[in-house]
Amino acid sequence: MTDLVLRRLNALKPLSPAQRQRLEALGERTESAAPGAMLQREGAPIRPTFILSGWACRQRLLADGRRQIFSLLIPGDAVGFCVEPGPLSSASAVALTKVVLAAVEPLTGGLNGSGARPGGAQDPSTFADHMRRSARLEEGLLLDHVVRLGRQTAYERTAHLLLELHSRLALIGQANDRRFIMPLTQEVLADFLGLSVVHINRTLQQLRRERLIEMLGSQVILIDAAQLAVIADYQPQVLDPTA
Amino acid sequence: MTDLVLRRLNALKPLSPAQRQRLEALGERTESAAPGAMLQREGAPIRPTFILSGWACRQRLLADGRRQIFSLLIPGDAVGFCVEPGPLSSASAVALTKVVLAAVEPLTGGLNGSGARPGGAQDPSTFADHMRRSARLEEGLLLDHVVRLGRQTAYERTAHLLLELHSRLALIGQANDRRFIMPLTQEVLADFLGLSVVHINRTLQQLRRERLIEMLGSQVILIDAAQLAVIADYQPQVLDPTA
DNA sequence: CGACTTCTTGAACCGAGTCAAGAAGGGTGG
DNA sequence: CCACCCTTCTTGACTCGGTTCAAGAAGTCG
Repeated sequence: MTDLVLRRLNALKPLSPAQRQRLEALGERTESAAPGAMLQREGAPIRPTFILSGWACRQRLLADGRRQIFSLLIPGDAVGFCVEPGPLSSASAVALTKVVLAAVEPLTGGLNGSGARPGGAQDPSTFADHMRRSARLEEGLLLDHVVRLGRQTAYERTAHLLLELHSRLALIGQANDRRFIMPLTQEVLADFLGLSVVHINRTLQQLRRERLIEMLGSQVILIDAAQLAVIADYQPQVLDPTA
Repeated sequence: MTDLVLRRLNALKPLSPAQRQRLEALGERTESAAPGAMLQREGAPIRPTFILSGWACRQRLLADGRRQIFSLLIPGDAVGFCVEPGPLSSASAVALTKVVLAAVEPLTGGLNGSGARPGGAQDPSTFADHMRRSARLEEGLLLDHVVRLGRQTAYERTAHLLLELHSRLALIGQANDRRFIMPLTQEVLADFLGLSVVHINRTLQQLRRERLIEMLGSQVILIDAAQLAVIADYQPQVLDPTA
């Protein structure tokens, strides 16, 4: 059950065997949440957890009920866990499917969860370093999101999102070459992409009609990823800019 | 010339007299940039600087030339300077007016610019701590921006931005009760708010027509800030959530 | 006084939202 | 296993917020 977290962290930066072994401790304290459950409330103190399975999101509601989703969270992603707690990591988080979470406390001792920074001349091979990379990745995704929302059309946004999800799922071994499972309703996609449900529906249809994607239930197949990347002006996140 | 930086940092967290004195060193190495000059290129190594005067922005361009601005930077803001370098702090930055920058190197020694973190039981009263607060503030503004772009109308977005700028400028003593200077063209506003220039123009007119704001040249007067806050669902950034 | 940038205005167009209703899924309990 | 209910998806018709195109007015600067 902890594989996905391992894969995710390992992809950001190789884990030492000792670290791998310690991460097994994540299996020790899990809890699950039903779809719609609030995993974290904005403003409340954060509780370090990883998603072992299921999808969630970070979001904010406007006074009149409009919702904007900031990030989609998939297995291996951290909720409310970060080296530098900030507004993003402490935004409201909600389960989108059934979610299984692992509490991180069992780790923070041995793995140096909130340990010292590599500012001076320390060994950067700590768990904290992995979490920093993870936070950087999420910040990069947030910038992409701003561009999508501000300057791309519905068609471009949707293509961009599908490519992003594909590459993130590939990182945790949950995407085959062209195929992946996206357990999201069109309402969630709408609230993420800043569109109406009806329009998301029509946009997905257009992508299907043009044989760029195929959808069977919650399975998505990217038929022509290269063309989608052109449409969306998609630049995969550069992992490890600082190596 | 360094007052604004002092005010800014002090607003986030009171500075000790020793820190204040050291910050005077910022005046030692300044440089200026003309409007349109690139202060930082995405991907290039970052150079720690503060804005002493003038406005700038962080932005990204799409392949076809569309531009999305992530953040507007005002005096006292850091460019390419952060405790945790991340995608935002290393995005492209461009001067919007004539800008005077202060290089930060003269400080980093004494003020502990890249110093240790308060993970353990260290004294958090370092310069690095101020920079962390600054980064948190900017991250919060970025989340507000996502909501604006994703779920608010042009009218709401514009009202929201004006309130945000007013409160940020107030922090550095550059806004009187209702008045402030906004040296931005409508094109910049458009690229920030994800709208066309023509529509920004009409939206500002509407706000003026409804006597919510007044504009004389680059001076903005918020006639009815309370009403603007209702329209924009504006929640001022909470400074120091962690105290 | 030009020459350029920025602002303003009108008219036509179109991407996306809204409203409404029906079809298709997906669980649940009898 | 089927009947039912509720959520999700789909479709059509209409509306509207926002864009585009184009041209003129107002600033701004050398």
